[in-house]
Amino acid sequence: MAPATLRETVLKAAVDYIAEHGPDGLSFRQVAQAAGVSHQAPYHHFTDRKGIFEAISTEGYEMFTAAMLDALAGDPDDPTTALLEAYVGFALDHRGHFRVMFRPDLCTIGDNPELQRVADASFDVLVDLVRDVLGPKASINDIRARATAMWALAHGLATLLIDGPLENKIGRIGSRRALIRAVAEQSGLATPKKRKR
Amino acid sequence: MAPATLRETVLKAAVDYIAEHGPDGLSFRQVAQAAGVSHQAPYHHFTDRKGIFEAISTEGYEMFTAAMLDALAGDPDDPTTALLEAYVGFALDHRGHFRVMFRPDLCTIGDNPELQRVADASFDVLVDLVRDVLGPKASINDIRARATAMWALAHGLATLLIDGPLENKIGRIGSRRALIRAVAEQSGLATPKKRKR
DNA sequence: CGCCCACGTTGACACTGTCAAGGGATTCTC
DNA sequence: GAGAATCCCTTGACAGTGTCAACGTGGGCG
Repeated sequence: MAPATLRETVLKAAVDYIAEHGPDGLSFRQVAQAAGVSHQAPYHHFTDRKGIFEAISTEGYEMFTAAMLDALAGDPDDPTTALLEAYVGFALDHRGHFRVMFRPDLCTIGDNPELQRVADASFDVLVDLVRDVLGPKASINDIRARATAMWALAHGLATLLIDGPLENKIGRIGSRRALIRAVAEQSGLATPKKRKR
Repeated sequence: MAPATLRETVLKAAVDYIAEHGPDGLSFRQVAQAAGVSHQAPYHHFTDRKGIFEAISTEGYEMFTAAMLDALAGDPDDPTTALLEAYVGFALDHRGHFRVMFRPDLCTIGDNPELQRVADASFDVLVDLVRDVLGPKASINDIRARATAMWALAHGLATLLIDGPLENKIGRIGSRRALIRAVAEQSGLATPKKRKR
């Protein structure tokens, strides 16, 4: 149950902290102390402060891709909405990871090939779905635009829910699923399977 | 041309820094030194490190509201797309402000009544437009859902363009306007005035 | 055995935000 | 006009931070 290695201990402690307080106040030394270890011990597992964030980010993208593929695997009625749900759901359930994944000041994706790879894999899930939904005769520009629209919608909803003042404005959110479905419908991006329009 | 008061000098230096490097590495002391002033001088104008961010955020929301109202003032063909453009355009043109405005770990909107007021004003522009577009007989839930969808789309696009890997994935973005228009069209949110469908 | 190496330690450095006290102008008050 | 108050800024100190460097220590391997 408890993480075995120091690396895992540190990683978990960092993710938990970030989920609660955000990534900025995260202190290398505090984490080390909490793990009952000297302030330099983590440096043997992460070259840098950045190194921790890169590790969190990599782990995050892997979980992220898995979550989206899972959502599509069940062959849902409306795969677009399902993906949206998975995207937002992941962000809410794994804030510690999600907050880091999209913060280039904390970890530059391009600097780490492994990280680049898993990040690309996440994005490919989205593009593949769009390609599938639009069909083989869709132009590359349409695919780009729609993928961007979907990504923006999902990402915006996720970040507004995590960090933003959405709840204060829209009112307490009863059901996450209901909100996402309503938004997907309003946005015109939903693609129900059953009734072919 | 150059800011007159120390307060303005510090504020501008901070915004410029944030636009380039993000808010986290921002150093109170460095800013003070750059302004040719002792490390404690800024404390007379901002109670805290947080105080700077609150000031930037307040200034940002004021400019933000003005930008969106400006975009709607010309009675554009498609007010929804115009607002989207204004939103994303503001984020890109004023990264220094935008980055701070949606980071509750840097400045908690609720803690500062003035900040709360200007932030609410920004959001009201959006809701008013949605109410206008949907007409008087729209249900409160539809208005909420559509406002959330628009906000999420705009916010997602903005943050992905600023911080995210969008350009790396979608390819170099030729025209901001073209991208936004294409995205607005792909989502069903565009509301052209002329041709009533 | 001798050696190396992964893992962890202590110590030091420059830098950060923040508290405390002081020092000149300018302005207000009597 | 003299004294006081106020504003704006300075210097000094403190704990806490990330990071460089050097120093154990124990186990696997030639």
